[in-house]
Amino acid sequence: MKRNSRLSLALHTLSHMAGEPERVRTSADIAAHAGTNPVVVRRVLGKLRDAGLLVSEKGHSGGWRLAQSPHSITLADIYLALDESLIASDTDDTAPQCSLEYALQRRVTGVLQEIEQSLIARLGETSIAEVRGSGHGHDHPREG
Amino acid sequence: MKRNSRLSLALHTLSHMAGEPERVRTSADIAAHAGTNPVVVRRVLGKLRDAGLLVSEKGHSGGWRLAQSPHSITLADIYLALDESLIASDTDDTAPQCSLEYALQRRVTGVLQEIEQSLIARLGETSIAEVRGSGHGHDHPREG
DNA sequence: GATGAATGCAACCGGATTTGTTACGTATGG
DNA sequence: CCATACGTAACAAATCCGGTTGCATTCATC
Repeated sequence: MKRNSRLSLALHTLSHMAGEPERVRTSADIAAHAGTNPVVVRRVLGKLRDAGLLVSEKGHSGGWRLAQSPHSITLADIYLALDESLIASDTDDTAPQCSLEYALQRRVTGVLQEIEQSLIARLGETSIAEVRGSGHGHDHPREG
Repeated sequence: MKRNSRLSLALHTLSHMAGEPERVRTSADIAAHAGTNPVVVRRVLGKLRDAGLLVSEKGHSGGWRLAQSPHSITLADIYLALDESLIASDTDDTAPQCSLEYALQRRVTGVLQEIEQSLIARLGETSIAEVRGSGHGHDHPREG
């Protein structure tokens, strides 16, 4: 595995859970399916739980379960829950001397943020139910 | 600086060069403007040169210059030149046992690749001339 | 031709990030 | 009571990344 394994793991797991939304799965079970460690699973899924996408129950016969309908959970929800800004990185800490340079830097930052917003909007067009299902989802027939 | 400083550096530098496309700049000069090291600049800009976006000239009075019109260089060109897949990461090296699991994994990979393609398409809508100029560029007036 | 200035490139260092792992606390149901 | 499963902290190994140094190469200029 390389980078972005968190996003991949989260998407994979949620898509899997979309098949049987009622079923409760343990982190050990999920980890075995994903080929990783239960603690890693709990780390990633914990963020999804904090975002309201999952529900975790402790104790005997506990585990993880979808907190929403698979149709209402989009890739944007996952992306925002994991809180990784892939495009826009820093809000600039080193202020350049020249004001023109500063203006350009702000513009670059703004463009990058717009790109990130476009990415999030695109991610919002696909639900985990669509990932699990047949279509890839972004050609959603709105008003046909 | 954090992640994506390469993309940020490349975008910043090219947008800056879009102002005076004829002017030849040294990596030391660019590094001073970007607040980094000349070697780092050469590393990043070298990829842009390999992609045909820049021209570098060695020797006395050498340096870097745009190889194309600022209007023809888009953010997608930069992104592809740097060769960092932000979304889709690995093409799966651990094959799962269950075939259903395998099918799901392939589907997740496919969705991620589609998302990446959408990102690239979005990046292709903005040129470095537009970044340097006033507008943020993605609301390009096509017909009307 | 000698010299200075610039890129090209390889090697290395230190810090940050990420994943994997162990260990322990806590809650919960049987 | 106790087995089970989450929650979390701590640590290790690997990777990545920016920064730095050094040296070879190329080219304009003297």
